[in-house]
Amino acid sequence: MGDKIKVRKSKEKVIEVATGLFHRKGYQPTSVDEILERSGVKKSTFYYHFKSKEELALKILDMRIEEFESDVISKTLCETSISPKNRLHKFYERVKAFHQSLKCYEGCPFGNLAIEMSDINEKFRTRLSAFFKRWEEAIESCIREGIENGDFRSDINPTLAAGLILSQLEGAIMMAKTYKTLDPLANGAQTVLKLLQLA
Amino acid sequence: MGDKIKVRKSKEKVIEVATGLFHRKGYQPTSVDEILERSGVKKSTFYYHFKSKEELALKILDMRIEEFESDVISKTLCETSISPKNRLHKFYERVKAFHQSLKCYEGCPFGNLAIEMSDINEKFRTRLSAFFKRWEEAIESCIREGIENGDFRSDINPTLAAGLILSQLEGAIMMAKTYKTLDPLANGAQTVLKLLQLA
DNA sequence: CAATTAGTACTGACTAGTTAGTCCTAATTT
DNA sequence: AAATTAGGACTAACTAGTCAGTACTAATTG
Repeated sequence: MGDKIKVRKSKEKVIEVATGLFHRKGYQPTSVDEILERSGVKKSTFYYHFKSKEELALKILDMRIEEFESDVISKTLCETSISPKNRLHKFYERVKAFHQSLKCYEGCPFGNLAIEMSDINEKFRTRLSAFFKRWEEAIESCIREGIENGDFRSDINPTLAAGLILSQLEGAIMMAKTYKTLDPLANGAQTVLKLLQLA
Repeated sequence: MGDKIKVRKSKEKVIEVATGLFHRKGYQPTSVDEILERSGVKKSTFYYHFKSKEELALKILDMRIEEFESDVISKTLCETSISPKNRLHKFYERVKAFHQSLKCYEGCPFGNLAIEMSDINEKFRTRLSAFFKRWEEAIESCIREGIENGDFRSDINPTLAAGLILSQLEGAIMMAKTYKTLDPLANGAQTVLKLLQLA
């Protein structure tokens, strides 16, 4: 007795396991069979909960986006109780800590998916595109406020700078994954922060 | 008659077709069968020339790296007959033209592969890592020279700036592919060029 | 109160197609 | 003679997805 306690836990277990696999291996190279094997869930149960592998991945993407926006963006870039400069700094620290905990493996779950899926699946692309846009806007607001309160140079364009910062961050995560060192991320954060401020 | 002119062309044809497919779909999602079908080459002929799909992909990667270094990096960033500032400008123009011709599809063949393969295949990772390093060094030399001749601000660190520029470029290509617009690339180039120069 | 129905969660067996790669012989080209 | 290509049969593992049916619980009905 005791080995039938998996009642009403299959769906959560599948989501948990698939979240890790999609991040590690990507969407396409992750097979439903591997998700099933690692989660101990039967195929028939999987297809009872999800109508397809795509539906599962889109649900997981939505969950990760929501989590990132409420746990990271809201608590750093949008945390108006601290100064814009410190908000941006805190944001970089959070991202660095995340990739340090991953030992520079896996990379950005959103960037990975954007590269893998943007050309071949419009559902993934529109979600990622809208999310990146909101992310840029959060950075932009932070910069705009930092210019107003004197944290940042007044001769920079907040919109352009925000776009540059997000691009640079995603590229740095890509480089960190390739070089297997956090340096691109740390150096990028340092350089961006310096460039935003007065000489 | 006339449709048997594929003599001694199988290898080149496979490389040509696979180069496109690996760029468009990635390494793993591209099947040997699809390469064969599109190139009109038989499986036995394929395995006569290449011992595996991996060997083919590594060969193609080496070719693309060599081509990029001699056709793009050498002729822009390292073209010492023009000024550092104009070299960097020309480099950005080449990259923008490339992705414009692709209508913001496909992305960077190197960045795509770096994200897909760095964690799972050390042969791909070491090649990409060494290539990115050389690319950064080319940018760094260009900046260093630009500081010396007065093109760029003297208070920037060429090493850090080069790392930032490559990261930003790769991230901007990712964003361009996701948003399906060249703006991230164009804005990034403009902003970087401005930041490098005196106010 | 007993019988029925409906909804949720789950199972095992199955399909039809794809995957990379092998093996062999015969023909053709250089 | 050596290199290259054609043609095809084949393997073993893997791919996403289907299907009929079981077990249990809660609400509904006669």
